Amino acid sequence: MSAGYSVAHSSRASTRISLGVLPDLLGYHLRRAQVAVFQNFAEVIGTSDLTPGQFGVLVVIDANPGLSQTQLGNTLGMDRSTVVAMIDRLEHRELVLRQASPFDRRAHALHLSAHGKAALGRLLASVRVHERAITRGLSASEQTTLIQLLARVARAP
Amino acid sequence: MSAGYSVAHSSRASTRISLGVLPDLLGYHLRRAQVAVFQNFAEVIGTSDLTPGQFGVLVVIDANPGLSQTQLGNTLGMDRSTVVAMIDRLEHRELVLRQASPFDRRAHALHLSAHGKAALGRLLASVRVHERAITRGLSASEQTTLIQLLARVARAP
DNA sequence: TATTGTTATACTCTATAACTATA
DNA sequence: TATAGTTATAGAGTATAACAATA
Repeated sequence: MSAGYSVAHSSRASTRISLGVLPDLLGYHLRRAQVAVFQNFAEVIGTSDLTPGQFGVLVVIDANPGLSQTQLGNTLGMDRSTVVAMIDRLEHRELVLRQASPFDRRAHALHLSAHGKAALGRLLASVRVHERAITRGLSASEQTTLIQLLARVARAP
Repeated sequence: MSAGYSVAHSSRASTRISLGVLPDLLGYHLRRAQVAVFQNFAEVIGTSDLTPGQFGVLVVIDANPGLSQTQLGNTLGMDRSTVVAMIDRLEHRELVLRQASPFDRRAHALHLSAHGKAALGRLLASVRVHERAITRGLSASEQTTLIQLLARVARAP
């Protein structure tokens, strides 16, 4: 695999560390970009305030008031049990309400609380700042290209 | 925010669910692509076998035998305590060895075991299959473009 | 029989703070 | 004083399996 020669002959920070095959792999760059974006999200939005995943849940509930947990999970690619934990947290923070579904007595109809709607309004402004930060350095057409290529990767499997 | 009309007037799977503003956000597409790539990795490599993050650790240790945990963390953007947990798992599975550093008695020199090297060899072959799967549908130049754009997003902050 | 939500359980990743042993 | 690794702790995200209520 490797040549077998240790490059770590010193603990100095200046020691060059090789990434091996990683820079050739799309998966690696995806993860690094994801980490950078997540960190910027936390800086702009406030790390303890909300995660990107929770923001996405609020957006989808706002756009589809009354949808069920199963519908939400299918839309965002989350398991049912994951949705339960997710909504539990947002309900404890009084951003989301579980109401009785008028169509199916097994299901919950999800809605944003007034507090949740106000929070989402503030979040959307912050998210726009966040998006500008992570795409600064990319032209408008490069942003479009990147999003389209990512969407094709997400659909691929 | 939303018009306030519920779209979930039925629990039928055919109900159209809106993603709201999400399709306009780079962060959203990044997350969806990441999830798809992670799932394909698990399918090709075997979900319980190794995660993409653990694979990356093996690659970097192989490329830099004897490096310290701190160097590893800096290279892959992980906290020191995260590295401890990561190496604990790989050490329990006898893929990675913690040896005494000849330069610093506080530090551990990380090496792959013989078993770890053999496992990495097999993994690299599977990862090539995985990469072909997630980039199928993209031309060679599109793959290059995507990686370069992601690298710029990762460096941006 | 199948589906919705739930609980119990478990694992990975992540990080902060405080500790120890070294430097 | 500062650094390397560790521990304790915590929380998010993820998932599987089994269950009750309902369809």
